[in-house]
Amino acid sequence: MAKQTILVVDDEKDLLDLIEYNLRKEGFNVLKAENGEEGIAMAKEHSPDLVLLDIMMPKMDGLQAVEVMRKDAELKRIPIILLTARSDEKTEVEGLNKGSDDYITKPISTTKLISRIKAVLRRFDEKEEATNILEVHNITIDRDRYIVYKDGEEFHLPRKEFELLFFLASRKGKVLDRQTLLNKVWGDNIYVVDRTVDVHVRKIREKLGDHYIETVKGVGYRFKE
Amino acid sequence: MAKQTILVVDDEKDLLDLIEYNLRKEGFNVLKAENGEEGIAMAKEHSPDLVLLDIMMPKMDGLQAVEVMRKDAELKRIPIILLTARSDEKTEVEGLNKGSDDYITKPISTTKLISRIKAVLRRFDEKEEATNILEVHNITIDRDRYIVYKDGEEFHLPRKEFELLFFLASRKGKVLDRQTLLNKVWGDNIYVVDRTVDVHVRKIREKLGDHYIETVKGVGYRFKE
DNA sequence: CCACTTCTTTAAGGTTTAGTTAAGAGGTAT
DNA sequence: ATACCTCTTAACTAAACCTTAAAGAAGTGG
Repeated sequence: MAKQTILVVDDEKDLLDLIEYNLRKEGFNVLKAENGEEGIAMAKEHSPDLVLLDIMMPKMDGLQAVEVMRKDAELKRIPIILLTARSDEKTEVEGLNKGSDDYITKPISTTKLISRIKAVLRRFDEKEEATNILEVHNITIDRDRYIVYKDGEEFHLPRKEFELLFFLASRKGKVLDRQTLLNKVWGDNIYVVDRTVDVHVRKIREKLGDHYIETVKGVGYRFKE
Repeated sequence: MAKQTILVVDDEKDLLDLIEYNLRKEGFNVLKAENGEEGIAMAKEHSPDLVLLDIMMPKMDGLQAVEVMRKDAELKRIPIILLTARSDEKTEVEGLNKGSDDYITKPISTTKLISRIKAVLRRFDEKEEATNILEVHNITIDRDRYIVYKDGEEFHLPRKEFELLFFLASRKGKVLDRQTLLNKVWGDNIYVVDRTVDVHVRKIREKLGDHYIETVKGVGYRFKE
């Protein structure tokens, strides 16, 4: 894996240097900023893999910065860890609510810092790579959630319908005969009458509308391109 | 990451040396002891990252050693893998009940040993490092204290229920099937019927209300987003 | 345009899956 | 030892889902 970049935002220069030193030793690239505004600007320019953000800073404090980042399309997916001097729960909770992914209380133990960073990155990676989402036409088929989104509305299809739709959509444009669909969606050695596919197609159409799955008479079905 | 230390406790010296050789080759530090008592003493002194413990030993056998370790404040967090000659289920189950994290049946395949060790360490690290407080909807799940807060009220869930809730909540939105839940919450090679998950879900719902965990029929469960 | 085939649609029955309750095995604390 | 907890399993109930059949609609080829 390529080196990951971490942006550290803190107004205490000594601490900044200390963190930088430790992160570099662990094989991260490090970017530094000394207040919220600068941090945001730098984040926009370099798209770091994670932002370490002090709460107490001049210009724009950490909590404000979190808010700004979470509302910015480019930045909202970047994980954030807050650094807080106060071990006061209210702040922590507020930070988590605003959208940070973790918080660490000062004074910072280096090992803890590193391990938290790695934990957040790992979790984030898992999320990214496991993602199983298909966007076609005006619908989104999310296989992690088993939900189909259309015009902001959620559709919860039963499993077979969902998987049939997902399979067709993942091969959009291609005509698939009933036997293939049965093998791929139902499983290889499962015996069901192929008319069953029709019924499921009907139910999908009933819920999402007729214009996604096309019938190719004598052959099978196709997800419209 | 710094080298991790593994304490191997077994009365067969040849096996001890063989395991030591293989673990060192994998980059672990290795400590050796030849019976339960010695093992405990050494664990106290060096705080290893994991203990590999033979069941059949003079002085103090493996199962007793597990018990002792699990009751000792310093030692109880250290993961344990049992080595057993008998492939007899009763012993395995007893070991897991007493608090070991995995067991391996002799004769030992080196690759298997290594991969089990790494699996246990990984699982353990994840637990240690991950964020311990989750804020979702109107509840706070605090894993440091094993308490769920809802509207200022405290709920003390039993361990499995808590871990299950925490795991689901930490991946909110994503549908997790029962097997995944069992692997992640119960452990990789612990065999319980998957209906057990349902009962735990029921208990969580009973305590916190129905609207956090959703059922996706035919697939699994999902923490509502 | 008729006959034939293939799809659509409905509804019913059967199957699968989850919910729920209860009970027993172990463990833990008093 | 007793009483309480927790976890797991089992068994029953309830509900959702899948499959089938069958009748009618829509295409297709002669």
